[in-house]
Amino acid sequence: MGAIDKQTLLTTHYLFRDLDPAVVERIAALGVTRGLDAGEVLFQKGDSGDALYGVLSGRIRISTNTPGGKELIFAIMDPGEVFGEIALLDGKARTADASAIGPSKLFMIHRRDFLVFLEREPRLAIHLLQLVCGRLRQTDELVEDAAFLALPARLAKRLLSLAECHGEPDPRGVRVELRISQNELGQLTGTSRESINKHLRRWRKKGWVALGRNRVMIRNCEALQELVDTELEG
Amino acid sequence: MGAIDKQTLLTTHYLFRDLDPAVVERIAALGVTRGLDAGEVLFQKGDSGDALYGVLSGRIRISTNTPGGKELIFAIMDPGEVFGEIALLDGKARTADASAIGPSKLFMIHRRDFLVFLEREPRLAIHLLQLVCGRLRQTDELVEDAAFLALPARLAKRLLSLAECHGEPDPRGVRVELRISQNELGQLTGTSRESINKHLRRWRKKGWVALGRNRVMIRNCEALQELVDTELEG
DNA sequence: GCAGTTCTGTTAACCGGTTCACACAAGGGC
DNA sequence: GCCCTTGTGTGAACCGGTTAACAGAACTGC
Repeated sequence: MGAIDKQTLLTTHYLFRDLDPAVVERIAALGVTRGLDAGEVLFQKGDSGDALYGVLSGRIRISTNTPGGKELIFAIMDPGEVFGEIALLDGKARTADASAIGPSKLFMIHRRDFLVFLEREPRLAIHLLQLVCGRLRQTDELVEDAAFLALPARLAKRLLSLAECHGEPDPRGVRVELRISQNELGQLTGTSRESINKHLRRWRKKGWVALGRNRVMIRNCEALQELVDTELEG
Repeated sequence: MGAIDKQTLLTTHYLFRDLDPAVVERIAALGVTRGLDAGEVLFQKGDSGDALYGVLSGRIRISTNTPGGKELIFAIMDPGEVFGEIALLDGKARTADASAIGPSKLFMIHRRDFLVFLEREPRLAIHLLQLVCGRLRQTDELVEDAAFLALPARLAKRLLSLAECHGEPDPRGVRVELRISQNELGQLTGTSRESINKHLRRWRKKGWVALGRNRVMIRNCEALQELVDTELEG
């Protein structure tokens, strides 16, 4: 679902699309395609960041975990998205783990190659700045949500944002089907699977969602959105 | 305490210090000094970001609040620190409020002036990238902490990091005195003042801290650090 | 110095999430 | 098809933070 090729990534993604075609061609030449099996680990927190990645197909989970066994999912990267820029840029350790959710293909460009372009292409630096700023905005919002929103609103918000990025619109129309387990939803919202289950069941009773194994079908986006909005005001 | 001047900021801060002296001089000429009274609001979440700021004296609180009246403090900026870069760079709305904690003086450079340098000084862009990456690392850590650490560990961690930045070493040596209210500690950790008070009292009983009005004296950094470490493992 | 405000200290009731413990359903591999 | 793994459904006990409600201390303004 949604697989793209190297050319599409380089001409579509914000980071590259305004660059001189000759430069894009050189980047395409330097970049390597890499395949990952389901569950395969791309890098781990603490590794030195020596490459930038773009997702061509599959899905990559960006996460961390405690020695105690808890896991937190920061983001799920879909085809067309670029990640790994922080450690690449400052040369320090990776801030999270990256692993393939299913079999995946990545476009990969090494640090030393990338930095050459960065020095010569002011536009690339500016775009990269915007990319990182966007990330920072997202992350700031996560911090806010964790502090201001109770679990139901946090979960509703997450479901809605997942629906935007990863949702497959139901053939019949308005509904959106998410392929995600309740356990993963717990890791995305920082709570236990049981709590997620409790709220989803409650919402199922109201007809807002339908549930299946590794499936959440959203049947009433407005209700979920309203839940988020009212919580922000109260 | 700790006030600096324009020249010191421009020659000391990572963002500017490697630039051509002639460029630094031009930036110094374009930059304006602005004073703020205690409590005065510099900008609010949603404002368009038209300037970059550096703290010359005083302290600036970066925060957000809900319509419901809760407030979350993202950071407290001390003399020598630069802030306001996100909205400046992407031209979108400010992500948080900024207000002076006490009477403060800022160095301020307008967006249009700054962007001129940004286009012509690749090194400035690279430095700015590193600055934003550093912010992103900090914020990622905040998200992790919120998900993995219970209140005691979160509070201990915050106290220790405040001690590094804002602490005034006690004349007698090892101890560090923080000028902060328990209410603000609550806003920094995303919890209520009462909970903060409960844990601080507990720690006072153990001799790890001493308390006063708008004061927390840390008397045993190691104990607090160990509390953080053991919680990460458990 | 007096009044008002801002902090800290402290308690009890409540609520929501966690943990632990299962039963059961649905795929996957062979 | 059958076993094994993985995921959902569900309840009870527990625990920690919140809310609400005060008392008193410490500063601020005038």
